[in-house]
Amino acid sequence: MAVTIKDIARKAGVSRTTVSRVLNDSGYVKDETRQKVLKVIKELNYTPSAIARSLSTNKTNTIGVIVPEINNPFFGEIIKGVSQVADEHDLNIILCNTDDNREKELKALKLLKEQRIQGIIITPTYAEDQFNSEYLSTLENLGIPVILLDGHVKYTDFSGIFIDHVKGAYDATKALIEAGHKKIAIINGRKNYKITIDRLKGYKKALDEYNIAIKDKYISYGDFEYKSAYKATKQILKMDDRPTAVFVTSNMMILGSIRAFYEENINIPQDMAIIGFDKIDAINIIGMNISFVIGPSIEMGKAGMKMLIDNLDNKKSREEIKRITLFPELVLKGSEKFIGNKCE
Amino acid sequence: MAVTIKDIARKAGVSRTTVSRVLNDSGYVKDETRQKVLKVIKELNYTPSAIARSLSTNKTNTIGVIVPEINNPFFGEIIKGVSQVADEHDLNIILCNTDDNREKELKALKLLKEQRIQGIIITPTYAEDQFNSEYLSTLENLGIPVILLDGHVKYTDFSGIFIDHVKGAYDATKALIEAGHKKIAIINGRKNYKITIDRLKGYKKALDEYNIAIKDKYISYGDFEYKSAYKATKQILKMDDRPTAVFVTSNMMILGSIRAFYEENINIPQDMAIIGFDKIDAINIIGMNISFVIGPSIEMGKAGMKMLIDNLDNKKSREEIKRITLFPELVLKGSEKFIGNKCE
DNA sequence: TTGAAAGCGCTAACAT
DNA sequence: ATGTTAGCGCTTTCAA
Repeated sequence: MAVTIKDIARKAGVSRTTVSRVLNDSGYVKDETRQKVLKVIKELNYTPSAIARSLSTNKTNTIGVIVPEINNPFFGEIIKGVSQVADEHDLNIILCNTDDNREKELKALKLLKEQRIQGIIITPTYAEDQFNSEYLSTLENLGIPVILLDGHVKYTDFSGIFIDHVKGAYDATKALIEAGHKKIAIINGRKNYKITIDRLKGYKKALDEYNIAIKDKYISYGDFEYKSAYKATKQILKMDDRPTAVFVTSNMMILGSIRAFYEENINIPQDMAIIGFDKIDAINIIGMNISFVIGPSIEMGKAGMKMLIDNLDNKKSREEIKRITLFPELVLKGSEKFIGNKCE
Repeated sequence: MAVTIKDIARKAGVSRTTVSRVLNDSGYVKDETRQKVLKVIKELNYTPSAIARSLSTNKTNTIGVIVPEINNPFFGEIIKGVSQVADEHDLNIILCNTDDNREKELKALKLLKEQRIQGIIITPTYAEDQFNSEYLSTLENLGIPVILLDGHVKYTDFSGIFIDHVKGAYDATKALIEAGHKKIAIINGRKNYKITIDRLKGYKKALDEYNIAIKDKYISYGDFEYKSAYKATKQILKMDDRPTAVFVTSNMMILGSIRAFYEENINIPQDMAIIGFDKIDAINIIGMNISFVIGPSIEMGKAGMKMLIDNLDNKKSREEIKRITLFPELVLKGSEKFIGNKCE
């Protein structure tokens, strides 16, 4: 392949500098010359090399995006948001999927650094509840802006977009209470994760506000996968003092709960009310009308990319750490309702 | 930032060539020297510039991936497959999401070309049923291997991984017939798309084989979105000679059908059997037990990436067009069953 | 308004 | 086993 700026220059009878000028609309160049050059560019089907340009300008216009699970629509939507904003600014995205694996995350970081990306957006893996030190130092040594998306990282100081999980859980629990429930169970995520802790906090806060006693037996934990919630739900259904409502804190887990209900012929909300955290479109499309607290995934992607671009522009203020908190949206479809008089 | 090979060379008291040699494990270098160099690299936290290397070697080790809808898990899984194989070969992925928009696709192609990617994997947009000429020529002029994934492109000659939609539809229809159905409706995709035509072909083939008359009124079309299937399903339910089974040809559309059933209190499979094309995990997780013909998305991604790597390696045979056809898998869960004696 | 020349960070003959 | 040199394709002073 390889038609270069040199070929254009020769054929147009000008210098490489001039060609570069018309390419970048910089400096003066007679209109006549410009036309001549443009014509040759067309003829030779020339596309400038971003590689050479990057080397020369020390700018790649490329950012790295690291996600743990590209096939989960939640991350798909984050990327969608990121790429929308990136598009508007002609930024390239190098994507790394880590399968929730710390090794791969480290490797991705190394690859991205070699590529001299200008910034990085990362949704930290759920595999551990806090960054380990190697990972942390790698991230810091990158020497470029890092934006965390929904990172449950409390010990570090990166900029990022965060979701208020306390508020989300509070809203959900409150909705249940206001629908008339007093016996409300929560099926939460992995025990020592920040999001898990936050959500429990929100749950408790709502109960407290309404002077409803918090019962430990109504609090259970899963691992974000549907099977764990399935089991937890089965347990809940066996309880003597059975709850009338369940708050399930992840999109995969709510599927497990619904399955358990299904198997036990429990109707929603006639026999049991439910609210989930992070939606699953499919189940509402088929008409199940499940209520959700929805983490704003596309918005988070957009906001993250915008923040990164800001950081890129004002290099001086790079030390300054910015954090934006987004609030989940409560979407009530009816599954939260209290029908009353259930089980004893 | 910017610690370069020069800095390493100076500090280690060797030439840049030597540093380059230890970096790439090429040529001879005394172990003692190697250690010295490696030590300095560590000390200075040096990461080589892929940009400079690319310019020098004329190889970027980067490929482009273009998808129409990153937030659809089907494409998410394709990317997952692609990136697994890419990882193994230390290839970077520049991702472009086009929102099913031809303009964006063209722009993405331009950006990728500037980045001097070495190959491209593309799942052509569904927005039109065939490539337009500008797009086609852009693709051909890229001068690099292009791999089509599930492209319903009949007029062109790119390599690619294809799914046998005829076979998939045939299998689904046959399963319905063998379960005992004779009145089988199909809710198909957009009318003049290749996948739509292929799937209709498979549907008819199965009916023919079992000497079941093909009724036009049992054949309807949608637009791949759930609403269109919802409407089509409602129509079907109103028919005098109502079918006992429906084959719905896209993952979004089957959700619309299920909703329609739900609203009309139609139970699956007691009142109506159903098989879908391309799965939706969620609805089976909750326990609905819907049967699907599943397009192998992750596999397709892997196969596509492997094919691309092959093309990259044997440049000579680049003209040679390779096509691999993958077969959808029929997964029967019970929704295809014939319960008999339904409606008149 | 244009061009010459140096340089971005690396690799790859070719010498030694 | 190591170093010298040129060059990859572009931008960017500086001069003309």
